[in-house]
Amino acid sequence: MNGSTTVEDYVKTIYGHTEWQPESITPSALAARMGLAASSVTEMVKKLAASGLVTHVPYGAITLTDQGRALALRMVRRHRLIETWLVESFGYGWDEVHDEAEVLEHALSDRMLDAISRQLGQPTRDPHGDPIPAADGTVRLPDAVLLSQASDGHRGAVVRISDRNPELLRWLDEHAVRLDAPIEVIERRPFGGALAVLVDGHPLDLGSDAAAAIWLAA
Amino acid sequence: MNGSTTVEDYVKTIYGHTEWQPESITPSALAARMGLAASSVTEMVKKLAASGLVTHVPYGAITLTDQGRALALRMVRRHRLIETWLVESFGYGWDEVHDEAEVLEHALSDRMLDAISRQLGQPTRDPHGDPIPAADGTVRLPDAVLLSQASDGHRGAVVRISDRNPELLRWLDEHAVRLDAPIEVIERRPFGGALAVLVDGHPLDLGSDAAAAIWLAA
DNA sequence: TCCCAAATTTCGGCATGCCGAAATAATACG
DNA sequence: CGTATTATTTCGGCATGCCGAAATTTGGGA
Ligand SMILES: [Mn+2]
Ligand SMILES: [Mn+2]
Ligand SMILES: [Mn+2]
Ligand SMILES: [Mn+2]
Repeated sequence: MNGSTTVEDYVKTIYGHTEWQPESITPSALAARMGLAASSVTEMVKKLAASGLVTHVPYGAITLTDQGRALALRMVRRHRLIETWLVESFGYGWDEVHDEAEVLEHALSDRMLDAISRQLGQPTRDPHGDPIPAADGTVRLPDAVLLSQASDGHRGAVVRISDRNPELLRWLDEHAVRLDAPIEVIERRPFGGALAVLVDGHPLDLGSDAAAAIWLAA
Repeated sequence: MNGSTTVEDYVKTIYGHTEWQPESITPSALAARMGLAASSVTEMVKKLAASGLVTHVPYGAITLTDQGRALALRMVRRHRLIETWLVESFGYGWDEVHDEAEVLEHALSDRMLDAISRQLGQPTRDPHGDPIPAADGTVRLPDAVLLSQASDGHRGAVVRISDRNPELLRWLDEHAVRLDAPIEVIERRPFGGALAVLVDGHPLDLGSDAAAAIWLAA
């Protein structure tokens, strides 16, 4: 049926692609994100479609059905709650939680998840600012601008930082770029150069990778 | 190599068979314990032997090697620590922890396990009285007598109760048969009849299944 | 000692997921 | 518009684990 660890990771990855800029994902992009061969993705997508979790016309993009989206949100909730838990209750750094959550999201029972959520006071965002879907599957994305696309002079608190690159997370943390830190865009250097910003009033130069990982309040 | 979830459960089950009455396990007994066909066990045992976790001569019994025993103890430690954690930190009943632990034992990282053990004060026995092996693989089994084999007049505290049957655990709990409760054997009724005991001074009749699940301090 | 029942192993098969190579479809561009 | 590149799918294969049926081994009783 549905619900294997593998299926859970597929729908979660598909959802993740559309969360911040909604456009359905292609098989090759999905394969790249999951670190799998394209042929593996083709086959699994066929099964996901057969069990009603995605729609997919051959050679076309992949889109979650309502059912698929519901499963994805369930997994995203699990993942982010667990990340939060690891930071709050086990002293993990925000750069250390992802891999552990990737495993535990498939293993904890609903009962434990509920207990954890309660113990943490029903948090609504994870250590990286990602919104934690409610148990009923509702999510509210903060109004956010990607720092790399913010205009000069834009001011706003950091509302989200991509958790994709742990090294970047460590570097940002060392330079006081954390959730809720106020940032002002000073100057955008041309030709893909650094972005000059003020973090909490202190000047900092951010490379394009860093700037593409940070969202500011709109 | 070694270390898949499946392999972990096999060595744990083999170890479990020998913990309280050391005699190596036969393929059919192992199959029965694991709920698998005998043919499946034959094949897996061959792989376990090939990777040095058990010794096995064809048509003979199965014995853990030192390496297999080390892995088993690692898993048993995980299982029992997790059961303890579920009771202490998540309000589970002692009859509710086994299945959840059976999954989590394969999923939690060593780092989390260490943190949990520290949070619980490095416990040395689980909710059923089973000893929790230390991180270095040492275990100390309490001196215990199976209640069904204790002689009339024997007195001793409950040091262990088998966690195999959750219904039995609930029944025992309702009748105040808990860890450390003092028990005195009054009378052994003949022909496999009930065993009359005093629990904390109160009379109670135990059937043979119950009596075979309870260990008293020797 | 011989034979039989029970235990064990072997064998072919199935399910899940993955891969690389080959085939095919879509698209881009000259 | 035709072709060349790129994306996608198909196909055969592999690894892990499981099963039932058939074959084999063992140990006990006659
Ligand atoms: Mn995962
Ligand atoms: Mn996160
Ligand atoms: Mn248990
Ligand atoms: Mn298990």
